[in-house]
Amino acid sequence: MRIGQLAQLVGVETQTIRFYEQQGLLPPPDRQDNGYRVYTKKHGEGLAFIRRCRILGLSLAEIHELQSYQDDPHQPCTAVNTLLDDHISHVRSQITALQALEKQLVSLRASCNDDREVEACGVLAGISEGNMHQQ
Amino acid sequence: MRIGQLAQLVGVETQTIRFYEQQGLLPPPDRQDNGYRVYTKKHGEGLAFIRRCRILGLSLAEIHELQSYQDDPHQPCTAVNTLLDDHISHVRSQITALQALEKQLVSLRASCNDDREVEACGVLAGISEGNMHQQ
DNA sequence: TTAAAACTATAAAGCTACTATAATGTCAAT
DNA sequence: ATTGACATTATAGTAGCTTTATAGTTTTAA
Ligand SMILES: [Zn+2]
Ligand SMILES: [Zn+2]
Ligand SMILES: [Zn+2]
Ligand SMILES: [Zn+2]
Repeated sequence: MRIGQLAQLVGVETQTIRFYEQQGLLPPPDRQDNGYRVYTKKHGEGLAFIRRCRILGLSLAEIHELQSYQDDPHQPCTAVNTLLDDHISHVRSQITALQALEKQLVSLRASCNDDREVEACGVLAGISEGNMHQQ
Repeated sequence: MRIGQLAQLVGVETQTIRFYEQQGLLPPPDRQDNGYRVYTKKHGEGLAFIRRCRILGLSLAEIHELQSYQDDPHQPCTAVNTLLDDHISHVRSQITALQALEKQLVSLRASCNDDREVEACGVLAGISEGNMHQQ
């Protein structure tokens, strides 16, 4: 199959496929005489794997790491599990940070009602005065 | 004061200050004969304002917008409050998305105990099989 | 006095994960 | 013969800086 078909199959843009190839996440496919890329079912599976990893928020580097484990299937899977654990704790700390941020923003917002002049805006004053908690 | 002192005062790198100037967030300061930038207290306040906005997660574009409001202090502050409301809802949807992601990752992680071979890793299998919920 | 250390300047590239654009080439159908 | 859909490469743009390179200036110490 050609690049357009693969793209449609997996739900990606063709440029994204070339990008993954360039980044070393997808093996370079064979080429037709005219230079067109020819993909196999394997490529489809590899691409789908990448996409599902991306949906899970894994970085391309992490995906690359996972692929290296897949290439060596008789090692213990500890590293895989650890990678996921690390990623989970990363996501959790993001959540925590965002929740703290939300709290700060909400209290800032509460310091102003509408129908003031910018000069007297509680929000702008709150930012300018800088009585913000660190982190 | 020169750029290094300002940087230390606010807790930023000098390059960041030049970057903000280039982006139009800090007014270009006067220069000494040797070309060195000379900053005033006003610049310090402006820079501190930018930094506090950044800590609140506001984008440079949003900061630019806030600055434009500050330059016109007798308008109603509705736009400021609305900007913050939008930002809060943006943060909230990020939190929601990350929480859903965390759930997915945790259940994926639960599908593997340690001490398996990569071949039999529940995590890799879970990603490959692709029984993932959309979004 | 002079040499090194510290500071400043500009310009350009790197980071992430694509997305978009441009200029060109190939192929099937009208 | 020409349109249209598809392919190719190369390059630039996105956000918010950080890093690097190269060069000039000021301060400090020997
Ligand atoms: Zn991660
Ligand atoms: Zn207000
Ligand atoms: Zn925002
Ligand atoms: Zn496992």
